[in-house]
Amino acid sequence: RMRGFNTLWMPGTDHAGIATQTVVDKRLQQEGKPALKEYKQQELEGKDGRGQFIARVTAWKDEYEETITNQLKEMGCSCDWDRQRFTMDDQCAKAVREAFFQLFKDGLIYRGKRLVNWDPVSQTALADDEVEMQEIDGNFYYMKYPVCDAQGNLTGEFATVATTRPETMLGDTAVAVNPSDAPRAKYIGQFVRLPIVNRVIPIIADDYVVIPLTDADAERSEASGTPIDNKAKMASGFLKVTPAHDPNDYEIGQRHNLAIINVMAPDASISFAYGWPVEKCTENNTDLEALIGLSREEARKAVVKWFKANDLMAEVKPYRHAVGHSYRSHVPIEPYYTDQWYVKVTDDKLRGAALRAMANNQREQSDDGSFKTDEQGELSFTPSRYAKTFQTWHENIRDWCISRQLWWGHRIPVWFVAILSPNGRDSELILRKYLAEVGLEDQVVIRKPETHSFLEVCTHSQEVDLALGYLGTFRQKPLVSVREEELESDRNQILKQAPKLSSVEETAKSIGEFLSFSEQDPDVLDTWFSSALWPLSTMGWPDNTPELAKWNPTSVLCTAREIITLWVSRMVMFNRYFKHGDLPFKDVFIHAMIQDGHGQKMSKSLGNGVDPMDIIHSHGADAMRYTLTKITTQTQDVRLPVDMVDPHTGETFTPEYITASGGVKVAAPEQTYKGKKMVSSYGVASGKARPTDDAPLARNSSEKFDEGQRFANKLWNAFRFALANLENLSGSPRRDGVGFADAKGLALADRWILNQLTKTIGAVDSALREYRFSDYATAVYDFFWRDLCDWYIEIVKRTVKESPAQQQVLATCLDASLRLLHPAMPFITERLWQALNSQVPAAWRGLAGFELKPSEMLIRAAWPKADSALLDTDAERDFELIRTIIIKIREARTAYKIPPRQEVQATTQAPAPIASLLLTNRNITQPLTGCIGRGVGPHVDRPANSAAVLVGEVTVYLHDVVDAQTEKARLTKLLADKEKQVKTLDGRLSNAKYVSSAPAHLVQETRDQHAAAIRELEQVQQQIAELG
RNA sequence: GGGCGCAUAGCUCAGUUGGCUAGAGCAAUUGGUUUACACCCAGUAGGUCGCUGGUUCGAGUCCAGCUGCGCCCACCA
Repeated sequence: RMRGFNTLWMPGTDHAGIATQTVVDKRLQQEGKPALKEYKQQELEGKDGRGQFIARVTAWKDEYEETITNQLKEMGCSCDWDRQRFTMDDQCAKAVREAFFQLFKDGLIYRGKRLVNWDPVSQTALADDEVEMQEIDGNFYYMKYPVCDAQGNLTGEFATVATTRPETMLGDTAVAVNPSDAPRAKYIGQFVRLPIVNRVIPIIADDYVVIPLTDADAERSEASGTPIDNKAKMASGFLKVTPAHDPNDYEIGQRHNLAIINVMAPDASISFAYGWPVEKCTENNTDLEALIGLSREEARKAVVKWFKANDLMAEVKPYRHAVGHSYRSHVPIEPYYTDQWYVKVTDDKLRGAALRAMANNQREQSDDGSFKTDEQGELSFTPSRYAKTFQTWHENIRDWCISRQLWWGHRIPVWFVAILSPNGRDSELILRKYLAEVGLEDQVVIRKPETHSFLEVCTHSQEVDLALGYLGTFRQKPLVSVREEELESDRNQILKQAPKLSSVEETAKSIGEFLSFSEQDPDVLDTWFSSALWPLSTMGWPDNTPELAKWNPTSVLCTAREIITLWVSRMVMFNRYFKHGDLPFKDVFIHAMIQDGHGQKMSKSLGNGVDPMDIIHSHGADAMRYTLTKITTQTQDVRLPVDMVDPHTGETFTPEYITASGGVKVAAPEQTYKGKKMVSSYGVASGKARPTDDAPLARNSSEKFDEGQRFANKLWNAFRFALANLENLSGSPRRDGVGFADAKGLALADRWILNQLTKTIGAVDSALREYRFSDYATAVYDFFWRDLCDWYIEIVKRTVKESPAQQQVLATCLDASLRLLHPAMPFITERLWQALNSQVPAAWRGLAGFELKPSEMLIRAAWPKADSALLDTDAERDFELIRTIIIKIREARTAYKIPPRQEVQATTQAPAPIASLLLTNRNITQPLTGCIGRGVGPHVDRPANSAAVLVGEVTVYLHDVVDAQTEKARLTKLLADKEKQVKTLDGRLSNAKYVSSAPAHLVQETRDQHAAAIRELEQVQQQIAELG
C-alpha cells in the first residue's frame, strides 16, 4: 500500500462447521442447558429445534468472532474493517447456492451411496483430509469359517480368515481367495456358513487377496536378507469381505456384485435397522440377538468370546497398525455406507484446471504423462517445494464428499420431491408445470436419480424454496431417512390421510392433479465449500461487481501448509471454473509455523497456544509483530518456549509441565509460584481447572519477544535524543548538490550513513518482494541500531546541533527508518512520525536522490526510494577503515585495562593519503577511542612504552600504556596468528589447480590477501624488533 | 508404506546459484551511568556445522548411505 499499489486486506471468519457445532453442543451440555440431543428431539416433535440450536451456535460464534476480530485490531492489522465478512453471511450464502447450482447443472455434483469416513460421535461424514491416522495396538484375529455347499451343508473343512475387526463379520457377504494361491484356489466356488449369523456366502476369486508367506518363503527371505512383507506374514489367504464396512471390501464387492450389508446404526452400534435383511437369521438365534445394540467395541469382545467358546478362534496375534480417527471427536472412523453429495473434482475442468494453473518451472512432468500441457501457468508457491504438495494432491485426488450431517452450515440447496400422481402422469412434468405456474421454472435443475423414487431438485432461488416448501408442509418425516421399502406404505398412508389435509395440500391439488411431498436435504455443506468460494463470494460474485473486477484475480495468498489441499486447491479449482479460467491469486506464500517450547504444534483445543493479547499485555503489539516478523523464516518451524506470568505479582516464571493424553507436553492445569496458586490456559481449555479469585487464570508470555520490545525502546530513545538535536532548525536546508553525485559537500560519516540507508532500502525491497520477511526485519534493525545509533549518532552527537548538514542527514535517516518500519511496528512509528512532523519541516527531510514525500500520517505515507546510483563505495571503504581502527584501539584499551575515561596520547603511522584521511576525520576517531592525536604521517617514531595497534597499513601507537615485556608478549602472539594466516594463503596459491580452476577474481583476491598478510607480518616483526 | 523437510555456539534460529577467518538475538563473562537509551554502551569467551563416505582446487552448502526428529499423504486383513 505504501508503494502505491491497489491493495486490499479483507478480514473474515469461517464457520468451521464440525468444530463449532461440537464445541457449542459440549458447552450446552456442561452448562446443563438443552443441547443438540434435546433440539433433535424437538425437531422430531415438529418444533423448530434446528432453528433454536442454530441460534445458540450463532450467539457463540458472534462472541468468538468478536474475540478474533479484536485480537486482529489490537495487533494493528490494517484491514478494510468495513468489508469484514463471514462465510455464512447473506452474500456468501448467495455465492454458495449459485456455485452449487452451477456445478449441479453441469453434472459436477452428484449424490451417491458410498462408503464414507463416518464419525459415530458427531454422526457426520468426514472428508479424507479430516481423518487423522493414529498408530493403535490391536490384534489380528484368525477366525475359522466352516466350509459348506450352496445349501449350507458343512464339508468339515474350515476357511480361516484374518481380521483386525472381528465385529464386522456380521456383515460379511463373501470370502475371497487369490486365484494364484495354489493351496487355497480349490475352495473357489465353494461356500462358507458365516458363524453366528448362519448366512451362506460364496468363496470368490480376487487377486487383491494377499497370498500368505509359507514358512519356507519366510526362511528364504530371511536368509537372503530381503525384507518380509508384513501383510504376507500376517495373512491367512482367506479374506473376509465386508463391503459395508471396509473400503477395500467395498471395491471387491463392486467387482463381484456382492450384497452390501450394513450392520451398524449411525452411532456404530450393532443394528438391524440400517440395511440388514434380518428375517432369516434372527429366527431362534439368541446369539445374534444378544449382539444387537452393543457398541462396536463391545460387539468385538462378544464376537471374539463367541468364536473362542465355539472353538472357532484359531489364533490371536498382537498387531500395531494405523487407524483413522476423527480429527474432531478423536474416535476411530467407521467406514459407513450412506448417501452423500460429491463434487466431481476428478473432472478435468476442476483437477486438470488446477494442475494446468501451476507455474511451468514448478510443475513436474507426471510419471504417466498425464496432465501434459502447454499452458503457461501462473500459480507459484513460496517456498517452491510446496508446489509438489499441490501437484501430488491433485494427481491422486478423489471425488470430494461435501455433505455433512450437521445443522451448522450452508444447507444443501436440493429438495427431494415425490409426487403421487393418481393417473400415473410423469411426476417431473407435473412439477415443472407447478413451477411454471408460479414463474420459477428456469430456477431449478431437476434430476431423477436411479436409486430413488423421488426427484432431486436443485435451486439457487429462495422463492423456489418457498414454492417447494408448500408441497411438503404436511409431511413430517424427512424423506432421506425413509428406506425404499417404506415408501410404498408411506404413500398409502398419506393417501388415506388425504381428506384431512390442510389448505396447503389443496393448493398443491389445485395446481395439478397430484399429491406431493418434499423435503430439503437436511444436511449442510462442508465448510471448505464456502471457504473455497472466498475470493469470489467476498467480492460480490455471482454479481458483476466493481470489487470483483478489481480484486479477482489478486496477487498473493498467505497461508499455512496444512491447508494447501483443503483450501488452496479448492479455491484454485472453483475460481478457474466459475470465472472463466481466472486464478484467484498468483503467488501462494506458505509461512513457517510457531510451535510451543517442546516443538509441538500449537492448538486451541490443547491449550498450548499463546493468546496474542497476552503478548500484547507483556510486550506490546509492536514488539510482538516485529519479533514474529523476525523469527518466521522460510525453512524451519520455530520453537517458542512459553513462560507464565504470575497474576498475583506480574513476575514471569517457567510453568510446571505434565504429559497430557496423546503424549503431549502441556502446562499443568494448576500452577503454584511462590506459594500462590493460579490456573493455566491448558487447564481452562481442557476443563481441568477453573479460575477463581484465589487462583486466577495466568497469562502467558515469552522471552522471545524481548528483542522486539528492546528494539521499540531503542527507537523511542533514539528519537528522543535526535529530536532534541533537531530543535529550532535555522538556515535553509540543502536541496541539491548534496547528493552523492557531489559528495564533497558532505563529510565522510554523512556520506557513509546515506550509503547504508540506500543499501538498506534496496535490501528491504528485495526481501519483501521475495517474501523473506525475516531478512526485512533484520535489515532495518541493523541499519537503525547498528549503523545509525551505534555509529552515526555517536559520531555527530557533539556537533549535530550546530551543523545543518548533519541535521538534514539525521532527519533523512529518521524519516526513512519510520517508513521502512511502519509495516512491522505501526503504533510506535506513527507516534514518532507525529513528533518528527511537528518538529522537522519536510524541507529538512530528504536529499537529492532520496525521495521522501511528506505525509501527515505515516500510515498514508509513501515508501522511501533511494537512487541506487547514489551508492558511495569510496565512503564505504574509507569509513570501514576508520571503523576498524576504532574497534582495534578499543580492543587494545580493554586488553591493557586502560580505564575507559582515561585519555590516551596517540601517534599514527600511515601512508600519506590515509594519513590525510585520518587527519580529516579525527573528529570521528578521537571521541570514539578516547585518544588525543599527537601526530600522524608516513614516518613517526615509536614512543616509549606504547602499544602498537595494527590495521593494514596503519599503525597506531598508544603512549605510555604498557611495559615492553607485556607488549612483546602480545605482539608475539599476534605474530603467530599472522604466520598461520600467511601459511594458509600460501598453501592456496601454491596449489596450481586452484590458481588455474578458481575464478580469476577469487585468485586475485587471495593474492591481495596474501600480500596484505605478509605486509602485516613484517610490520609485527618490525614492532617486535623495535621493542628490542 | 509413500512424500516433504529438519539436525550449525548453552538456548532459539540465519547462512541466497559451493569461495567462510561460520553469523544474529538470548544466556554467560569483563568493564562502564555528570543527561537518548542498564530494555543501554564498550569488550571477551563459546562451534572438528548429527555420523560415515564421495564429487571438487575448495563442502555448513552438492551426492550417497546411516542415526535422530517433525510434518503431510496412505485402501484400518
